[in-house]
Amino acid sequence: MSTPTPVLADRQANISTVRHSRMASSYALAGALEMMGASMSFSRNEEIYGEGEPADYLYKVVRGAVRMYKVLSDGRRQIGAFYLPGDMFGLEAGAMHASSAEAIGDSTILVFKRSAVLALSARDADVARELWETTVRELQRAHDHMLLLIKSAQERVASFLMEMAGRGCGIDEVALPMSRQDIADFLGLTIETVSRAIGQLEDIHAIALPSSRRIALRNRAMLSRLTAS
Amino acid sequence: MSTPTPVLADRQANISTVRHSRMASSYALAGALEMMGASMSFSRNEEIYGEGEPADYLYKVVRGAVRMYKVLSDGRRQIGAFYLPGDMFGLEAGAMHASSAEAIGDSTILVFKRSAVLALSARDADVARELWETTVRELQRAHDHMLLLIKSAQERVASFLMEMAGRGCGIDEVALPMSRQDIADFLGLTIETVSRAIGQLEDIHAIALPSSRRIALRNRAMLSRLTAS
DNA sequence: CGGCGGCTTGATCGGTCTCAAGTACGGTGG
DNA sequence: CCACCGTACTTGAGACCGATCAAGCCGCCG
Repeated sequence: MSTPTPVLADRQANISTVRHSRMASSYALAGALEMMGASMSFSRNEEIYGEGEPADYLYKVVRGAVRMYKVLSDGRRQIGAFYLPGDMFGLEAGAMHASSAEAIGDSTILVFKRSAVLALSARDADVARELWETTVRELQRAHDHMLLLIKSAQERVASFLMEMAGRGCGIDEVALPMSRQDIADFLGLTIETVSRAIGQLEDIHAIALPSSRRIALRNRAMLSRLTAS
Repeated sequence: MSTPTPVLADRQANISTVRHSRMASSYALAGALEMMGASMSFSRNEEIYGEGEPADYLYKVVRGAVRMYKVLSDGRRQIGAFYLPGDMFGLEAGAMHASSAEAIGDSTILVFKRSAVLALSARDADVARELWETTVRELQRAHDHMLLLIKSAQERVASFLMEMAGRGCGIDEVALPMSRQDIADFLGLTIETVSRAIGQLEDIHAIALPSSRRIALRNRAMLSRLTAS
């Protein structure tokens, strides 16, 4: 980070620590790479990168959550993915970002110089392999997401809840970090339709809502049937 | 291909030639890899691989066209991508294919053993880099496709035509290898809606239809405006 | 010429969006 | 601790777009 780019220059103050974690890890990226990462803080709704900006960095969520999205000229927004702690993001084909990313709530993000990661992966085949596998998994998720977008509203919401439940630990209550609007833009629906679908799932006792951001899975089998996967 | 797997065993007869192309190429994959590829023929609608089968091979289209798709339990089909000559496909995260691929028309496909490609990319950083870049480009396309799926019917069809036009050479007439049903499943619409949208584009003289599979772009600016990108 | 598959066109239905109020919640200041 | 406010979420009524169901048309090949 010797010559900060405009992207990061005004955020240098955010950098709190440079990690030198030495924990034994089976992952080359987690081991060799995390030492190179600068830990940065982003507050709620703060932009991490924007469409058209140079894609000079890769990112990894430590704490919080991130939405990656694209917008149409008239403002319609499609959230392509949510990233939770442990997820990497910012992988782009060209020199420029084709999408934008924002912190959903206050978040801590590890930031890696793209050139450094690529240089490392040119030397270390294990790193290269892991970078590729991360990318392929991301591709898989994108294809799954496409399949979601042809489902009915209820099926989309049920699928979303099952996915979020799967990403959390094994317990039956999901804490959603994102708003209904984020969920709607992720699922290709309106906020009202999402709200109604959640209400219907509550009516049939597939889920319960201790609060609007916390969802208890009451009947996973029923929910799973509704995903139509 | 010394110990053919079930996947390929019944298709050995398809293998016509093993390529030893020595053309100078700036691409490591195209150079070092194509020598390892077996050229196979697939006829119209023939399955190349199916969901759940072992993902032991990578593929590259030489001639023809391929559809990659996933199906829901009730039969709804989402085509995730069309692959044209020059495109690689079959990249998967796990050991199994999470999607299926079929030849749209009679096609010639180069087939590479996945283990061989990975072994090569572990030794050759250029190959590894190109494999990664191919994957990232594919990811980009998947994200673009998601954005398409939130558009209106006309916008989707216009976008599709512009994309197909961009992939062909620079001329103004697109030859579609795929059926209306394939287009519909790619765009998340019904065949009737696709047909009507094409009809409307014809009505406003944005395109012309010399035949149902050939589409002449009459007014690219108008078409481009309708994509809402 | 007949038949079949792929495509188009028409009429109606239904799910989701839109517009418009309500309601619950979290935070802030008194 | 409570009153207030703003934001996020829910709920309702009606419009609209695309799906569905059903014919008809076209081109191709036997």
